[in-house]
Amino acid sequence: MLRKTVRRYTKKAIKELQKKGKLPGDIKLSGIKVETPTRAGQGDYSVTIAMQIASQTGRKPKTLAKIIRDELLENSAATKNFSDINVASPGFINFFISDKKARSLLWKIFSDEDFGKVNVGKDKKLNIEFGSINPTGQLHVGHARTFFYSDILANILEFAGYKVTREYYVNNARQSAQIKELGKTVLGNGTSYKGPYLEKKIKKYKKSIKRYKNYGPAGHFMAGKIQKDIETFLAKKAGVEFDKWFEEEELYKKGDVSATMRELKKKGLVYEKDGAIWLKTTKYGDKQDQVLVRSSGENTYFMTDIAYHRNKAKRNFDRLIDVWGADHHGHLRRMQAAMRIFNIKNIDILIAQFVRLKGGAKLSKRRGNIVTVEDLIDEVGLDAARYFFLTKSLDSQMEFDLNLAKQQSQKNPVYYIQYTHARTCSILKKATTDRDFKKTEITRKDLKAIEGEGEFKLINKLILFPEIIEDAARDWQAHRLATYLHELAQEFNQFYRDYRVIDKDGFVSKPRLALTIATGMVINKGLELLGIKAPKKM
RNA sequence: GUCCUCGUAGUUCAGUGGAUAGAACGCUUCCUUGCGGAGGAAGAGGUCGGAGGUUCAAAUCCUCCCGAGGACGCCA
Repeated sequence: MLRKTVRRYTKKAIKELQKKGKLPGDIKLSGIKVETPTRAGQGDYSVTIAMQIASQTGRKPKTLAKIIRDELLENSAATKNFSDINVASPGFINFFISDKKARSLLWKIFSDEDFGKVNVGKDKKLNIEFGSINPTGQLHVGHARTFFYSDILANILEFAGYKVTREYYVNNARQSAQIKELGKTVLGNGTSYKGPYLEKKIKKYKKSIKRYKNYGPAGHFMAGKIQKDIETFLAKKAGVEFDKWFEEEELYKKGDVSATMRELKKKGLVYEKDGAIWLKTTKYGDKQDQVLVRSSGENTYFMTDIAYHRNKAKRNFDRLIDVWGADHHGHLRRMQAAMRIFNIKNIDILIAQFVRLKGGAKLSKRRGNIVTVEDLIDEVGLDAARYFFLTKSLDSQMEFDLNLAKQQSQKNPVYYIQYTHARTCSILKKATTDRDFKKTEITRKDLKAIEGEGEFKLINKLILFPEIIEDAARDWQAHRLATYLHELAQEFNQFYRDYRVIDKDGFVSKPRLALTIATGMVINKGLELLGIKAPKKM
């Protein structure tokens, strides 16, 4: 909660020193970095600026740190909030939050239902498109990663002040290759996407299928049924909801595809070769030019995807995020080229790296015996499944071991966090029912009784929550929240061991109950963002 | 071959250029006349793939090498 404050104080101190001539006026401050040390004795916040500017001034970092520290001590607001401002080798300036300030921060947390909410998004409109799986079969475990991670990232971005639209691009155009391929199988002339699931579907819609003669319409029909299954599954079982389902078909119906082609031609970036129509993506950083229209007359996926992204860009979002599966990796460069052509700059494409089964076999949707997301949820439960994917960074390949996941579901860290939440609730319940205590009886003054080291340690952990949200939202690293919640739970359990909230005689310690409630609130909010239940009883 | 991503404890993974590299699981001990023991304490376990370089400071940035996976199609 005080990171910005520390930055402000430091900046002010440096400016003062420059005014006084104690520091040269022309030093370059490339942002004052404020860190949160992990080790005891290194303070609650730490500033490294002295080491960064040392070479510019020709003085020792430690000497500079001392000069800055002395100036900081001149600031009465700083000395009020921080009981100590230290210099440590080789030039760290460490800030220690005063007990008084810590108590008042706890009061803020305790009385703020929305604690943790920040505004890095500044109400900007953000579109995050993810999933967008071809409606040709069930979702497999690899997809789960994209869905869960993106969904949670979207939650965090929303909490961090963005106006978020979650969008799903439905690849259902009749003229697209995969839909025709699906149609071929549906009409009994192919084997693509075939497996127990599709076979069952074909059986179920036997009568309707008879109406179709061509692959396109037949595929489109089946894709619609499969898409329905996907949507139902996501909403009902996976806890993933979208604000907008954007259909590829629309791009044709509304003329986006033809308009895009016209624009590209106007720019002189289109040419014909071997009967196909090509786009000069090499002029915009691609390794080779790409086909827009095949010699057969069919549009490529790339063609419609450009039209789709132009459509998104025109819908007045300040920021676009795409989350793609690793199988679309090769598509990245050409897409970036296309975005450059249309001067679309506010887009970022995240790639969710492959999920591999233990033993090395890649999960394949072309095979019948896939491990579906549904299998996973049935096996380990939704909470553990979501958490499983959230503890890993998106851009590192991960190994998926169903047996391990199953075995660990009973000792998964997610239960530890939930257990801790339940524990806070149980303590509160005991105080309110057995002792007839009311939460509203706790006043700001009561917090003065907080004295213990372990109590302050817990407060220090709690106050990091908004900063975690801020960092996760800024870098699109949702998994940091999972790590934080686990640490917070650990801190609380240590506090719980050392300090009694309700003592043997039934006396309720108001400040400790406030700490307990505040912890429960933060964990509850954190789990809500992760889309994981925060049970009061387990 | 070219281009991406990755290489951290036995295993699965964290680690915004900062201080003595962390967690979970597994392993070895220990703690309960306790507000939830689904807990807590202690310990073993690391040349952060290797070699150079940049920097006051490198697991983190750059180059090369080794290794793993992926993408390089008029598939998506």
